[in-house]
Parts: sequence; structure tokens; C-alpha cells
Amino acid sequence: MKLKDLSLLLGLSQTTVSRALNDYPEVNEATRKRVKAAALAHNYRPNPRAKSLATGRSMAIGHVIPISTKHEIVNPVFADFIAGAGEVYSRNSHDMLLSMVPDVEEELTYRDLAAKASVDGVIVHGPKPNDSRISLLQSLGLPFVVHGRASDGDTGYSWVDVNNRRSFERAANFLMDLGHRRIALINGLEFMDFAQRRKDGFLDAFSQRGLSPDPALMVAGEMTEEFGYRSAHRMLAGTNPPTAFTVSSMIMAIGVRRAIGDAGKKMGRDVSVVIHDDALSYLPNGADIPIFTATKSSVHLAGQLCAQALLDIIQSGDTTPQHTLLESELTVGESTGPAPKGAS
Amino acid sequence: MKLKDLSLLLGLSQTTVSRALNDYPEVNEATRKRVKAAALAHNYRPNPRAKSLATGRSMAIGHVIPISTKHEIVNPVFADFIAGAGEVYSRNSHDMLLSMVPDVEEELTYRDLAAKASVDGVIVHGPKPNDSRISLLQSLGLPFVVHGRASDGDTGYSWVDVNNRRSFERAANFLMDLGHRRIALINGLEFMDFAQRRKDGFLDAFSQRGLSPDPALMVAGEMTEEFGYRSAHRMLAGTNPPTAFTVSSMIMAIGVRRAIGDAGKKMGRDVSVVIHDDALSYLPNGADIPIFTATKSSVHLAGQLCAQALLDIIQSGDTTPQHTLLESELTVGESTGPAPKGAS
DNA sequence: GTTTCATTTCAAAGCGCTTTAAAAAAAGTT
DNA sequence: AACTTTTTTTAAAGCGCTTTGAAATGAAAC
Repeated sequence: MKLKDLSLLLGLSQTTVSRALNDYPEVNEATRKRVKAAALAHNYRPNPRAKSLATGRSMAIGHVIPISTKHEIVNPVFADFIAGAGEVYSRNSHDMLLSMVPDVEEELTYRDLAAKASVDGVIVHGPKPNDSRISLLQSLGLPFVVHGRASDGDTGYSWVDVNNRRSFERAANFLMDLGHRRIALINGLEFMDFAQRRKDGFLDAFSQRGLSPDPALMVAGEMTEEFGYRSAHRMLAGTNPPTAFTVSSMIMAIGVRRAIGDAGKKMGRDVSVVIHDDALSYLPNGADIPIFTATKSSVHLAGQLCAQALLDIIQSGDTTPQHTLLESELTVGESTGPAPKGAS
Repeated sequence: MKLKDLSLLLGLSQTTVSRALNDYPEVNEATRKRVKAAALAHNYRPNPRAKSLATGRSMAIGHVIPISTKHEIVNPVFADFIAGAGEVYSRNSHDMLLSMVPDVEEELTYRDLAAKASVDGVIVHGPKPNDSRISLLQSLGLPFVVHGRASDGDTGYSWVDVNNRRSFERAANFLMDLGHRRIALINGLEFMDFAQRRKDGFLDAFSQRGLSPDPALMVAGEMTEEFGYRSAHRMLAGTNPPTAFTVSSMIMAIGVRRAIGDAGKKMGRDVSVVIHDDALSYLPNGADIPIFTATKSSVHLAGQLCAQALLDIIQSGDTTPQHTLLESELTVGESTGPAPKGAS
């Protein structure tokens, strides 16, 4: 059933039928009713590609995920983010086009998407300081929203981000209020913008008290359980082990917890841990009482917000940048307690 | 730069240019060279939607992910699978269309995809016994490959699956060989096909020795850390606790490990654990020596295989079902050891 | 030097929709 | 009743590509 068939069937022109279905004002209300009823009855669905060709709009949003030619891991946060964004697209009858491309081809992919208008906009994932994608997309004129920010500037484009700096400042301060001073930071790779900001926040907390952290207790690496374990294991085995950890993700924290256990210590009593919790659906932070004390911010929600912001921009054509800074919620769980007596 | 421009530029007809670029035989080799060089020089990229409208093929593959109207979690396996599939699409210049739809609209989504040929084929995720999507897709004539199988029949369609039954049979047998008899099964929800098969394999191992497992030690639930923890915690606190666990995922096993620690026991010495490891990139099973003894099968690879199988089917037009049964690899880690003396 | 046949090129139609510009119908004015 | 204005409908062009059927070209055959 195509438009032509439907119009023949109704004894109307394609023009009128098309307009009736797309809610153009210049069509008689009675006619519109009739057309819509017929469309429904005959289960008519416009061909999106024909529509797209005619309008120049694709009704699709692109997500370009670079596949590192190196070993880099698939971002575990990805699934929940995408799910959030996808819900919004779905509700607004947009498609989501996912491109997994080798990182060297990333720029080319964006150029193609823009040149052929395969998508009406894109979401930029995992921004790095001075991210070249941002200027590229600006020059291409392709609407986009960044999940996160690029440290060098956050005014010229739209983004949705968590206040990572403040989160880690609060985390560190919370531990200091409990008497901890030897606090470790187990962070994600610091060429990622969010990791950089978390480190800054961590440092802020120290400098606010005229202190400075032990550089030996600050590490950054891939956000795996394994890295969390190794880092914590090494630190705990040192001569002057930390009494507390701030950890950049639940998954790394699981490794930290394992290391604490292996060291014969008890989390929350001997060693405190504060994590940043992305509220991943498959890694709930305990059911009733939180396992970890955490600064929590749902990445699923971030996905929804990014998607909605992008659709708004596309719809309105308004290019003034929109910024959404989410504040994380500090929830106290069982993983923190006062610093053990006698610890430096 | 569109086809018309290019043809004008070359002093050729659109027909010839189009044919030259698409490697039709009826074009002079010299002309083809000239055309291709010009296309490259002017960075010509055919508009996919126009192409698609003309050919009827979309060069896109659909993945329909139902969003449960209930609380169901986002599948953590999803990201790695998608990444694997995406790589293959990308290499074959196909797009991936991801639809997150409320589960009640799932069928409608498939109908739409088929009716409008928005995609050339789809991957079916998470099949359930008697999965209605399979017959629906068959009747729609939309090519598809299932990741997993539907228990009621696995001959009439193409699938890529892990030998789940055999994996859990081996896991249980491995534990029995170590002297364990009170072995628990912590499984995913058993309306999922894979979970059903794992249970079957688990039972097989027992019946092979004329034994049967304690039903109290067999649970199924959402595959979260939390569920693993609770289940193990409860069992270990019982009067006749298990000496070993078989666990359906790394994430649940992390919960099991926590419960073992909380119970003051040591994994690998007091309590053994065998898991199924999907080889998720962000949850490596240890670096040098595996933490968990595991039946391992990469879901990333499964994604690649599904994608490739589907592209092959689409390309060849051959509808005879293809089956790929992956055998998992049993790797012995530190989480297993002989059954403690005196345990029943 | 025609005729035949294979090779190469082209004009035009078509994919299914939107949209411009114009026509037809209905409603208001004098 | 004749004219103007507004409302409603339509024919046709266009989006950028492929493909059909026909035409031009060149080589081979007579």
C-alpha cells in the first residue's frame, strides 16, 4: 500500500492525501478524517526512505562508536546510555543509526553522515580534551550533543554532563570528614575528560584543607575489575597503605573490594570506599541498603536527556548551545566508616 | 556532488557513470577507470537513501531491543555483542539500525521494518521457548539470524548459539570430579532459552551419575550482582550449604564471591565456583591466571558471527538455515578446588 | 561497401514521497 | 448577479539514484 494506491482508493490526489496525513492546515477537516481513517484501515505506512529523499530529513540520529585499533574495551556504560537514548528516539519516531568504526575512520564517518544527510544529528560519546570531533561537526553543520564535555571549552556546543568535579570533591570531603587522610584515587584513563575532572575534584578537596594527596595513591587506567583489583592490591600491600579509596566506577570498585578482602580487611571498617555509580541497570548498588557509598548519577537518564536535547535542537533549528549539568547524589552505604585509629 | 554533477563533469550519461561505479560489465574499462578516478577526486558518495529507494535494498540491518514495560534490566551482554556485529556491518558498508521499543510494540516494529524494507534483515536477541518472533519473521519473509535458539525447534531458521547445555554439563561434571556433590545452580531467568538449556546440562551431569541435585540449591533470577549475592548468601547460611556453585554469568558470580567472603569462607578453598564467562571486554576474568574457573565463549565473537551469517544470507538469497554451535572453552582458574573433607 | 553483430553509451522512466504553482470550488461582498 | 477573497484540491516537478529499452559506435563478415 503506497501513497498512490491510497489516493486512488480515496479518489483524491496524492498531494491532498500526503498533506492530510502530515497535518498540513490547508486540508478540509472532513477530508483529513476520511484520509486518516483510510490510512489506518489499510495499514498504510509511508516509506521512510522516499520520505527522507523528498524532505532531506532522515529521521535518524547517529551514534558513532570508535573501535580502537588498540585493545580498548567496550564501554560498559554504553548499553544503558543507548537504551535511554533509544527510548526517546522511539517515542519520537526516530531511528538510531549505530556505526562501529575503526577510530582512524571516525572523521571520515562523520563527513559521510553529514554529506549524505544520513542522520539529522549525532551524539558524541566520550569526549577528550580538545576533542577534534567537536570542531569537525561544527564545520560540517551537523547538529550534535556531547555526552560529557571537552575540557578546553564548553560554551560553543551543547552537552549533557555530570558534575564530575563536584562529585569527587564531595567524595573526598566525605572521607576526610570521617577522618581519612590517606585516600586513594582509582580513576579512568585521564585522557578522557570525565576522568580529568574527577581528578581535579579530588585534588580540590585536599587543597581546601591545605593538604595534598600522595601521588602514589593516584592511578588511572582502564575501567575494569582487574585494574581496580591490581591497583588496590598494590596500594594495600605498601608500607603506608590508604585507609580509603575513591573509585571511578562500580566495576573497578568490585576489584577494589576483592583486593580488600584478599588483604584480610573488611570494607567499611578497615578500609572505606566511595565510588561513582552510573546506576547501570545490571549492577544495582544493593537492593535496600547501598553496598557502596556512592555519588550516583544515572547514565540511562543521561542518554534520555542527550537524545531529547538533540531532537529539540533539530526540531527548533535553534543553535544556541544547551547545557545540562547533572548533580550526582551522594548516598551513604556500607562501604564507608570512620578512619581507623592510629592511621596517619 | 551528486551523480548528475559527476556525469556532466565527465561528459557521460548518469547511466554510464552509475554502471561504472557499480562494476557493471557493459562499460568500457577505460571509461570505468576515468569515472572511478573522478569520483574519488571529487569525493563523490552516492546518497544511500536515493540508492535504497531505487534498488529496494536498504543496506541496513535491524536490531530490535524490547524495553520491558516491567523493570527488566538492560542486558550487559548487549554492548559487546553489538560491537562485534557492528564491526562486521561496518566492514561491509551496512548500517545498523537499533530500535528500542516497548515490548508490546515489538511485533508492530518488525512488521513495519518488513513492510517498508527499512532493513535487509534483522538479528533476533534473547529468544524464548516458542518465540513468536521467529514465525512472525518467517511469515514476513524478512531474513533473520537468531542469537541463541528457541527450544521448541531449531531447524527452520538460522542461529548462532553457544552449547549452553554442554557447558553446564561440563561445569557440573568438573565439580563432581573434584568430589563436590552439593552443587548449586544460580541461573538466569528460565523463560530465556539459554537458561533453560543450562539447567538441562546441569541436570544431565547429575543423572549421568545417578544422582539428582537438591532443588533448594537451584535458583533463577535476574542476572545481577545482587541476585547472585542474595542467592548464595541464603544458601551458605542454610543448614546444609553447598560446597560449590555453578553460576550463569560473571556479574552474578561477583555477587556469589561477595557472599562467600561475607560468610567468612574462601573461594577456591572452602567453596568452589564455576561460571559461564561471556568474555565481556570490561569484565576480563583475570589477567594472567583466571579468577574464576569458567566455560568461556566470547559474545563479541557471537556478534560477529551472527552479523556475518545474516549478511551471507542476504547476499546469497539462500534461505537454507545455517547453524553455528559454539563450544565453550573450560578454563581452570582459582575459584575451584577439591571438595572439603566431610562435606556430604 | 554493405550487412551483421557485439560493444558501449544514452535518454527516459521509475522508486514513493513532498512541495510548488496553479486551478477549482466555496464563501463573502457589493 | 458579478466580482473578490478564501478555502480546498490538484497536476506536475523534483529528491538522487538505478535500470529498461533503444541508439550509437566499432569491429567483423560477407
